[in-house]
Amino acid sequence: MTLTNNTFIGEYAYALDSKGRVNIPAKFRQALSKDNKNTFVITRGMDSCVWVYPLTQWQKIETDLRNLSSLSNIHRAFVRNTARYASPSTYDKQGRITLSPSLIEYAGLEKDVQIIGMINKMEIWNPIELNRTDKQTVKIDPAAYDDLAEKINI
Amino acid sequence: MTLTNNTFIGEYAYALDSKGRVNIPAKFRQALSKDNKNTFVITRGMDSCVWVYPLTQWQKIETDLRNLSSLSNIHRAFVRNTARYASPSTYDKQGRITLSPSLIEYAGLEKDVQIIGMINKMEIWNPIELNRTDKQTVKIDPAAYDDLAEKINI
DNA sequence: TAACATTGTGGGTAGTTGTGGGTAACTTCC
DNA sequence: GGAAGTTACCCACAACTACCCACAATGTTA
Repeated sequence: MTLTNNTFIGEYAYALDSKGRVNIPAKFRQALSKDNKNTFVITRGMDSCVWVYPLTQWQKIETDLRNLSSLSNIHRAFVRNTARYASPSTYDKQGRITLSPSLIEYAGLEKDVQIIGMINKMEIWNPIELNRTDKQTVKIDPAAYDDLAEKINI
Repeated sequence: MTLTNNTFIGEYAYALDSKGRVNIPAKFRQALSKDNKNTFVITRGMDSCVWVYPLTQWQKIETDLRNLSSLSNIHRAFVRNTARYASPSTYDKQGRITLSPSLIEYAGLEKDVQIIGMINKMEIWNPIELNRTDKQTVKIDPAAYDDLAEKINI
């Protein structure tokens, strides 16, 4: 069963093997449109996790970045930080991508990892770290959170 | 007799089998429009129950989520919490969907389950839990009911 | 009331999916 | 130019899932 193109939902538990490979959930691979050429762009997430974009989605981001002027300090820093850690990765015949040691270290990944569908991308987490972030996040601003839920009419 | 498209009312008692499958009431299936492709998206409810959306209904939510930027802490958390527990499920030839062990645990489902039409989605409950929630809710705030009365001309 | 159709429940099986490891090609460094 | 290390591709297996068939219970029609 195929859902909306290039849209990812759900949560999956996988293992990082000794070569730094993780499986991309079969449902996510099926959701990919052809023009992604079995390729993702992986980079540092804003929380301590890895972000995995389908190629075409990443290209949209590149377009947006292109439009930011380097005259602005903030823009310059943002473009730099976004671009520098990103790298493309094509999945193998078994549906796995390889994560660089530097990314694995950044996200604090160990053997067990949790993969989360984030609509236009996916996140790879160390389950322990995810749990910790969860608890903190809820506290941040419950009112703003409820506000969102109401707007989106879940 | 066909009801309004994609609208669910009524209450049904079913059994969860050993493989985690539940029947979707025949009337609910008949109410589904074709573009749902016999597929639902199931996720955690706000009470301890499972929410079941018709595919097209869920896609509206996806569109809203897609417009939230991951640069905002709150938005990111909201997308994550909404998307991560959701998963698509196409019903089989007998009209059943499969619930994941994690969802079954979340809603505390056992053998007997209660399925309730909630207009734009349905809820799956453990009857005992449903009963308990019922009793608590009524007590909460009679004034809130008066408030609603103005919005809805029942 | 009998025959039939529909609906809900149970279980078997073939195909898919996740994981581990092997080998060949390529890169890098001496 | 050769050796060591790294990367990418391939094969194999075990676990799981989705699909299929069968049957019982209920409802419907003649």
